[in-house]
Amino acid sequence: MGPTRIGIRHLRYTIAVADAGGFRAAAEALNIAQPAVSKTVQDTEKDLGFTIFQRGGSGFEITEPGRVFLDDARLTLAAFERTIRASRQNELGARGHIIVGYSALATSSHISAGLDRLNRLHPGCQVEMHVMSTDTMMKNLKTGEIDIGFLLFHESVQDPQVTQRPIWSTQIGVVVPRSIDDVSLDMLRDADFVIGVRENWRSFRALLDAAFVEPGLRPSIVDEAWDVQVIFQRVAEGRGLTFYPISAADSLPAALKIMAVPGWAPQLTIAMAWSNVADTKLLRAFRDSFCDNFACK
Amino acid sequence: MGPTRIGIRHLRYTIAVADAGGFRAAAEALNIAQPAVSKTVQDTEKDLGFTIFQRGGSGFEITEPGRVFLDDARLTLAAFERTIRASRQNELGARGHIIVGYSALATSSHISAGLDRLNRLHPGCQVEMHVMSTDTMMKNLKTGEIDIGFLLFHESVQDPQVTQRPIWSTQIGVVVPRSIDDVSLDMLRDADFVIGVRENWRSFRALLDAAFVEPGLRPSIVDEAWDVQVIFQRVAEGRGLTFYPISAADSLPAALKIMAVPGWAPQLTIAMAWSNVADTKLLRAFRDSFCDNFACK
DNA sequence: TCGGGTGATCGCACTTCGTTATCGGTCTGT
DNA sequence: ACAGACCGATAACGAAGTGCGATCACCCGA
Repeated sequence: MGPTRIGIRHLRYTIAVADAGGFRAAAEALNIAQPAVSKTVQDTEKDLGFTIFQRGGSGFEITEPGRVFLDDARLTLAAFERTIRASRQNELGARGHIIVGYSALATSSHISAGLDRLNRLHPGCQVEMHVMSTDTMMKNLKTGEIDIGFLLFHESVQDPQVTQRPIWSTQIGVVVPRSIDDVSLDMLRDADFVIGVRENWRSFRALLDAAFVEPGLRPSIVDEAWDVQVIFQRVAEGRGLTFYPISAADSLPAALKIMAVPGWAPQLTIAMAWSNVADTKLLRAFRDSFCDNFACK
Repeated sequence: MGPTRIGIRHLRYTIAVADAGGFRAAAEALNIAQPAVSKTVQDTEKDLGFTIFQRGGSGFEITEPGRVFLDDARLTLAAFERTIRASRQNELGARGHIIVGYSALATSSHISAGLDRLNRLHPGCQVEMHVMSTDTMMKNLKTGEIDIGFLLFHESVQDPQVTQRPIWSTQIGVVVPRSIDDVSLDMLRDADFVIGVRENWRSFRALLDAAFVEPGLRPSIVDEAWDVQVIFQRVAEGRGLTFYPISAADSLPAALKIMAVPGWAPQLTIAMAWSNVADTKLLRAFRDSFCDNFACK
C-alpha cells in the first residue's frame, strides 16, 4: 500500500459533508461546486479502502468505520488549523492567534490580568474571546473550535479528553439593586429570584442547588433567563435578586451591587480547561502565563 | 488575511529540510528534486509571514519563530499520518495499523496476551513492533513515530507530553547457563557480569545500581554490550552472568535460564506509555485492551 | 407523470506541483 | 588567486490535481 494521496483538503470536505448533512449542502458551505465535493470524498474512500457514506436514493448514512474516521479526522483538522493559526502573523506583524471561550461566571479582573501578562510575553498575539455555557465550551474544546476555556469547576463537568486546572476561587454573593443596604439569610428565604435557565447554566445551577441544602433555603424563582445581561436587567427592574460569584463584581451594571451573605459562603472555583490534543508552543505559553500568575500547578 | 494555502505537503517538506539539515538533502530523502523543496518552503514562509530558515552562504539557521512552528508542525503531521494509518484497510481487509515500541526488558507473555486480546476485538488490525531503548522510545513517542511504548517504569523516565501507566511488575533475576543449579547473594559477589551499555540501557542500569546498594553488591562487569542478544550470547559462552526481569524468562535462549536470588528481590515495573497528543479511536481501544486485562487504572 | 430533490459523471480550464537546466553564491584545497 | 564542489534560487515547461458548468440517473411526493 503506497503513501496516501489524502491531504488536508480531503479531511475538510469529508467532514463538511458529514456536518452539513449532504454533498450539495457541504459544497455550499465550502463555497465550491458540488462535483468537487463528490470527487474528493470518493478519492478519500478509495484511498482508505472503505466507504464513509452509504448513499441511498435520498440522503445517506455514515458507516461505522466512517464514523470512527470522521472523529479522528476532526481532531486532526483542528490540530492542523491550530498550528497554522498560531504561527501566522497578524495585522500587527506579531505572531499568534488564540480562541478563548469563557463562562459569564468567569468574568473577572483575574482574566484581564492574565491576558495582560500574555501580551507582555507575546506582543500582538491576538486573543479572540467568546462567551458560552460550560457545556458548549466542553464540546467546542473537544472539536478544537476553541483553544482554551474558563469555566466553573464542578464535578459534573469532566471529560477524559479535557484537562482542567483551577485558577482561582471566590464565593457566591447576592446581586441586589444598589438601594439595598444589607442582606441576610432570613431575607433570602422571603425574596424572589431571577436565575439562569438550566439548559444554559447547568453546572452553576447544580452548585447552587447544593449550596441551598445546608441552610435549608428554598428560594422562589420567579423568572429564568438565558443570558446574564437579561438576568441583571430583570434584577435592576426589581423583579428579583440573583446569585453571582463575587469575583465578577466589576462586570455588574451600575444599578446593581453584589454582597456576601453573612453566615452563608458557598465557594466557587474557576478553572482553565483545554483539550489534551490541543498543544502548540503558543498555547503552552498562554497556559503558563495564567498558571504562574496564580501560583497553581 | 485569507485562508491558508498551506497543506500537509508544506509541513512535510519544511520538516524534512530541518531534519535533513539542508534543502538538497531533504529533496533526496523525499525522493523529489531540490527546486520543489525550495519552492514549497518559500510558499510556506510567505503564507506564515516570517522566514523559517535564515539562509546564509553555506548552510542555514532556523529562526526562533521557525523553531516554534516546526515543533508544532511535527506534532500535527504525526497526528495526520496517524489518523490515516489507523483508518486505512490493510491486506487482510481489516482496518488499523499501530506501531509499538518495546524495551527488550518488556518481552513477556503479558504482551502477547494483550495483543491477542486486541486481535479478537479488531481482527486484522496490524501491529508493528520495534525494539528500542527507553530513551529512544520517549523521543519517538513525542515525534509520533511510534504510537505506544512498553518500557521500564522509572522515575528518571518522565515527560509531561507522555502518559505512562504501569502494566505489570516482576522481579529481577540472574541469567545463568543451564548447567548452574543455584545462585546466592554470596555467589554474585564473586561472579563476573555482562551488562548492557549505559547509552542504551540507562534506566535499567540506574535501577540495578540502586538495587546493588542495599546488599552491598559491587559486581565486576567484564563486558558490556549494546543488544540483549549479544549479552545473552556472551553469557552462554560463559563470559559472565547478567540480570534480567523474570517475566522475560520465555524469551531466553535455550542454553540459559533465569533464577531468582534468595534474599535479593528488586522489583521492576513495566509501563505502557503514549503521547498525550496521540489520540485515535483505535489507539484508545488498544490501550483499553491492555488495561482491562491487568485490572489497572 | 411531473417537478424538485439527491449524488455521480463528463469535458474543459486553471492551479498546483513536479521535472530539468542553469544561475549566482560560499567554502576548500591547490 | 583560482578551480571545483557544494549550496539554494530561479526559469521554463509538462503532468497531475482541482476547480467549474452542464448533464445524467435516480428517488420521492404532489
